[in-house]
Amino acid sequence: MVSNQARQPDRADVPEVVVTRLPQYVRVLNRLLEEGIEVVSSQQLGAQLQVTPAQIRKDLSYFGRFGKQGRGYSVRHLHDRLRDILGLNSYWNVAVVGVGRLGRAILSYPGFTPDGFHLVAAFDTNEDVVGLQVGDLTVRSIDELEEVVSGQNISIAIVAVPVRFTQEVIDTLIDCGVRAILNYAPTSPQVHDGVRIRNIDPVIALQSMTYYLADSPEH
Amino acid sequence: MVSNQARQPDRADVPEVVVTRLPQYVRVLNRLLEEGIEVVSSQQLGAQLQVTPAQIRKDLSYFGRFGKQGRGYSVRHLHDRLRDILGLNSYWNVAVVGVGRLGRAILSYPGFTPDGFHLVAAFDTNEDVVGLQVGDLTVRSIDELEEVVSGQNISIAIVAVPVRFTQEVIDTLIDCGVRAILNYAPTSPQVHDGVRIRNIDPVIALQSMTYYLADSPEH
DNA sequence: GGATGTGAAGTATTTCACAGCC
DNA sequence: GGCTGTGAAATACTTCACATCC
Repeated sequence: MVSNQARQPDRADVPEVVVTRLPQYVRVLNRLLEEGIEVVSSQQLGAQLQVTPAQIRKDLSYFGRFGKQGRGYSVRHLHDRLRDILGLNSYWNVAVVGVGRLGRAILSYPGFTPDGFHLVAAFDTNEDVVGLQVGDLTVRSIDELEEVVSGQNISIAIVAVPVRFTQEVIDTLIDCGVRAILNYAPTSPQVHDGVRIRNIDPVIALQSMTYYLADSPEH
Repeated sequence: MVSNQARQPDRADVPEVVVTRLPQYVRVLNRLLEEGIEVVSSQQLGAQLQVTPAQIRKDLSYFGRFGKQGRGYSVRHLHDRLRDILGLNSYWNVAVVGVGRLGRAILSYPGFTPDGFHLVAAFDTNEDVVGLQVGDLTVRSIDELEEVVSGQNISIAIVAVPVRFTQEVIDTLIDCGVRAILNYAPTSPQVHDGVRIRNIDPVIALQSMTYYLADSPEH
């Protein structure tokens, strides 16, 4: 049956760890593209990311057969296919909730747009902030969330509000149909099945490393 | 032999996933402390973090027996013990390398200090930046790295330099004795065994979520 | 000859389930 | 009665190893 065709596996059949590695592969492939390299083996790709070649081949096999035996993978082809699989060839409208110091930094961070993420709306509760112009966006009241999120087909939100409001804000976002959340607040919000959340949490990251330093003499 | 005493397991015997969960437990325990709650069960703790009670008990069992059957865990005691295990009762001196827009945001982020991480030195290569005062630190030339890192017992570094310099900077840091790195550059640097690295990478985080949204009609 | 794709084998991690204790 | 601590069972994930194909 299916031969050289890419599979369209049920999303639930693919382990989530595999999905989290795909963007990394895309990033390396992108660099190889820029360097004009046309073919890459799982061996070479793995060396870039400290991942075994077998793992890369297995990961890719969830989605199809992209390589040529004896040769490797076409950088361009694999890159394009992985971007397709991840949905990175679409534009994604993103809302930012919380326009404090951190929210403003996020709004002016230039790294999201080249990857297809467009920050199209910013919200805050603070009346002093609502109405302000930040970059090319006007900060809106959180009361307008529902209208804007459905009106502009926003399915991703970045949350940068104080911890005590985070759960409430995320609940509201989910009610409004948001299905993916990037949370910058130092807390682990609860989300029901079917909603994805990733926490950006530098303090937690540091705290999980000190364990391995803890036998050092002095810091 | 060992009975109610906390074990001191070989660091290598504890799965790394377990270690990454401990700081989350600490954070919840900290909140419970503030709320004046004195005892907590693995059930309750798990509910806060969407983790099964069995997992929490198993995780803790790598380090000792902290609970009381029929009752649960003393919030204060478990909190203190976990902080000890993670080395969070020490002060940690941290260097920041790269004082561009992002580096400055990190240097002025108030969230590290309360958790025992002290940003004690900032480095950059750019001559226009070296010598500048940022917060209460003077930006130093990267040439002074070795001297300062060993002189001030710095074993943790935060890296926020452009991608093309990241690997080189990290190699230098490791040469100077740094053993834990928090990397904000959008790349996956290579580090040898015995060095810990965590990447803060919001774009990768977003890209691993779009996979699950990709069957939506329109974005 | 060299590299993929993949069942099978091997590890790692999570969950079960229950004896033991408060 | 309720909850911990933990071997054993179940599940998830990674690596092996090789048939297959370019």
